[in-house]
Amino acid sequence: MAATETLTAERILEATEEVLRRHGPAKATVVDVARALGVSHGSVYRHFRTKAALREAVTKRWLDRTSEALCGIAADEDRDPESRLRDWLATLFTAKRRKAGDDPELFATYRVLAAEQGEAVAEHVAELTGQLARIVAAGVASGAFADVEPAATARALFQTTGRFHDPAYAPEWETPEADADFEAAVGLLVRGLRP
Amino acid sequence: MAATETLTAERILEATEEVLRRHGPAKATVVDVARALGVSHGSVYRHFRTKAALREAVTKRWLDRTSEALCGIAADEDRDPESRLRDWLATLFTAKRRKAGDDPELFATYRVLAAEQGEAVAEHVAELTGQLARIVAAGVASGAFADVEPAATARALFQTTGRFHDPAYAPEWETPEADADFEAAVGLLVRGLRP
DNA sequence: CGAATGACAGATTTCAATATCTGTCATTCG
DNA sequence: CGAATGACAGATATTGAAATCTGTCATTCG
Repeated sequence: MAATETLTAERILEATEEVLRRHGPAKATVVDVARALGVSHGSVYRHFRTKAALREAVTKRWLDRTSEALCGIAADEDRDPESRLRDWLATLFTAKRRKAGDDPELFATYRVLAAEQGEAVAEHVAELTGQLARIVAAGVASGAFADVEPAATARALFQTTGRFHDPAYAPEWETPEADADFEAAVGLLVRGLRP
Repeated sequence: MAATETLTAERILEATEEVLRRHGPAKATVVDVARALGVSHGSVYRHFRTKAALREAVTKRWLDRTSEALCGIAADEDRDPESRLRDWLATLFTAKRRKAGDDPELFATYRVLAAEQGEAVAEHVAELTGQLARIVAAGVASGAFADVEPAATARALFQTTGRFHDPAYAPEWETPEADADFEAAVGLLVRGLRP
C-alpha cells in the first residue's frame, strides 16, 4: 500500500497509464484506476471531472513526450535547414516506428485514445507544424529554401509525410520498402523546397 | 418477378450492390441477396464460392470504375507531363471527395469493403501507381522532369498525396482548408520533380 | 474544515439463450 | 443432365436480463 502518499493528479495519471497498459482502452475503467491506487473511485473524480478528462490528460502527456524529442531539432538554428528538416522527419518516423514495433498493444491503445481526443491531437499537430514552420522560415531566410510561405509549407510537409507518422499506417512501417519509400518521399519534398 | 431472366454473376453483383446500399456492410447477407433476386441462397453459391468472394467481386468492380476515369489522363501522351500530373491528382481528389460528400453512407460501406479486401486494394494501388509512373516517365523523357526513377517516384507521389485520396481522411476533405492544402502539397511535389 | 467515502440513479457492458447466417450436398425440377 | 432447391451442421449475430460502470452528493473521517 502506498496509501500513505497523498493522492495527486500525477499519481492518478500514472495509475491510469498502468491500467490502460494492462486492460486496454476498451476495458480500462475509473473503478480499476481507483482500485489500483487503493482509493474509492469518488476520489478520482475529485481530480478529474470525467473519465474523458482523465483519458485526455493521459493522451496529452503521451503526445507531449513526442513533441519534446523533436523540439530540440527544430530549435537548433545553427544547423543548416535542409539537414535539420531531414533529421526532424527521420526522427519522427523512427520514433513512431519503434513505438509501434516494440509494444504494438500499447501503441494500439494510444491510437484509440488519440482517435477519441480530436482536440488534443489537433493541438499536438499544431505544435509539430509550428516546429516545421520554424525550420522552413530559417531556410527561407538563409536562402537555402525557395521563397515559400513557412506556415502553409509546414502544413504541406506534415500532411505529405502522413504515411510515415500517422498511426493508421503503422502496419506499412514494417514492410521492406518502408525505408526506401521514406527516402523517396523526403527527397522529392526537399527538392521541392530548394530555390 | 424477374425470375424469367437467367441467373448470371452480373445480376448477382448488381443485387449485391443494392443490398449493400440498403443494409450496409455489417448487415448485408447472402440470404438478402438471394431474396432480392427471388432465388435460394444455394443458387448464389453456385456463382460465388463464398460470401467473401462475392464481396471481393463487388469491391473490384467499384475500384475499377475509379481507375478508368484516370486512365485517360495518364495515357494522353500529347499533353505536357506537369499539367497531366496536376490534372490526374486533382481528378482523383475531386472524384473521391464528391463520392464521400454525395453519399457518405455508401462511401463508408465501400470503405469497410476495401478494408477487408487487402489484395484487391493492393492491385488497385498498383494500377494507379502504374499510371503515375507513365506520366513521370514521359516527363523524364521530355526533360520536363528531373532524371528520377519513374516507378519509385510514382510510389512517392501516390503516398505523399494519400491525405487527398485515402478514405481514412475523408472528413478532412470537407474542411475549408482542404483545397489550399491540396494546392500546397501538389505545388511542392511538382517543384520537386522539375529539373 | 477539507479530503475521502460509498450508496445511489441512470447509462453502459456482459453474458447466455435464441435466432439467423454460411456453406454443403443429397434431392428435385424443367 | 445441368441448374436450382432447401434441409442441415457449425459459425456468427441478436436480444434482453443481470452485472458493472459513470458521475453525484450527503455523510464520514482525520
